[in-house]
Amino acid sequence: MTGRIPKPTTARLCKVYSLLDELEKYGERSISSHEIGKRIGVRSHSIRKDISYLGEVGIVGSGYAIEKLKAHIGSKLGLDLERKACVVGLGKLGNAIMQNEKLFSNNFKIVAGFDSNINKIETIVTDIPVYPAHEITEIIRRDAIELAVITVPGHAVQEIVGRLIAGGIRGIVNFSPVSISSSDDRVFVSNIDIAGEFRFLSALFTLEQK
Amino acid sequence: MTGRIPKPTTARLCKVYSLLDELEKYGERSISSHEIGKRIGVRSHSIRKDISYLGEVGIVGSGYAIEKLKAHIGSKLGLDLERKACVVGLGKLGNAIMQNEKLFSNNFKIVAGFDSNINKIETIVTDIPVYPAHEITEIIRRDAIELAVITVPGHAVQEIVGRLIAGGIRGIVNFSPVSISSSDDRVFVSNIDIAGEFRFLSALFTLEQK
DNA sequence: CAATTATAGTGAATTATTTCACAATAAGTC
DNA sequence: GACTTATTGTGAAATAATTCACTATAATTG
Repeated sequence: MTGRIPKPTTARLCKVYSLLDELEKYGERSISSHEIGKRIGVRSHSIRKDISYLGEVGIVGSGYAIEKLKAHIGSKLGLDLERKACVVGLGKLGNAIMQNEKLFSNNFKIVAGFDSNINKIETIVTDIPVYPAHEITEIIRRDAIELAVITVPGHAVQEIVGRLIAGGIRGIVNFSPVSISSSDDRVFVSNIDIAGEFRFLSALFTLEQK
Repeated sequence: MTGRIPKPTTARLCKVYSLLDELEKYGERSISSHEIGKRIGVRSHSIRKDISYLGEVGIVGSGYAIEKLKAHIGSKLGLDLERKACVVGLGKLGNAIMQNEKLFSNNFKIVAGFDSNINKIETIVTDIPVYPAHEITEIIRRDAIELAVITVPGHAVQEIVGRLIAGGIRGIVNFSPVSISSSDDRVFVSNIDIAGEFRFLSALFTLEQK
């Protein structure tokens, strides 16, 4: 089966991809829908349905070949390319994120850091080139950077987003406390906010929602 | 209208709560469903429907009183209490998170840090008490800590989660690259994974899903 | 090699969620 | 104070997503 892929399916398939990436490292060769479901916390029906949106790829009675399934999901969803990314806001948090390669798997490469404080830029010790914030648009365009992590204070977010979009960014992960939504159809945003996550978890256990 | 609250509604109401919290700081007094929707990126219909699950609270023709709506959402979803939280794994990322109060709004208070490396614990300069990881269960229980942020390496996650649950934790925000799902019905987990977010954003712009 | 077990794929049924349309009411305007 | 505009709340309709039930096929077992 093929056709429009529901968004929740896209989200789950990304998780499946991450799982397969992990399993491959441990030398695993094949896996069933049941096992995938157990690992990412959903029923096996959903997994099979999700995968079926991409066409047939499994072996009835036998499961999925990990390498093949990963390649399949990767090519359909565009996850098989190495993409360039940057970090904007080099306080403690931004710095920790920028310099922690493990956070980015090996699909994403941090090729730039930005901060509005020139002095801070000079004191940062890293192999990754760092630039003043006013050069964001120029560098994003020059280096064809597709993704950004933002860790700037709330009041600075809007302007930074404007510069990123002007440079042609495609995706933004926003860690600042002010949530943003994209005005540009080509740009996707994910807001990550620890207080917000804590609130959601608190609400779930308050309501006891499974 | 009242009854079971859909999960997506719970999630949006948490965002609305965050927004109201922010607006209150700037001295705003009232807001319409239309404006709320614009700010958090959904239609006004959804906002009104979501709020209606909590009962009537707005003024027809006039909008919502911010203080009242916030109190209403807060009490229904359990967001109006100050809850205690901890950070497990005090590498650069964990340390940056632990010491960044702004990330936790004023609803959540970090009252402990944990790391398995005793030497590291001794070098950390902070007012927050830090403990060795083997004391997790004991301290969680003693201090009635409800929420945790995990930033430990993938291989250590499972054991840490076991200790947190043994201590009676209610919610976990997991930044490690290995995603976890809770085996205990009373414990809720949110996995945050930057590579995963980047993958999802990449998939969205590859598929051009709005 | 027959019987059993494990498993993918999928149309149909079910359930969940979102969107719509509109009545009712408050505020603002001239 | 009549008229216009802004706004909430909600039942009903529409849409979306999940779950189910079953067929077909591969692997395994005795």
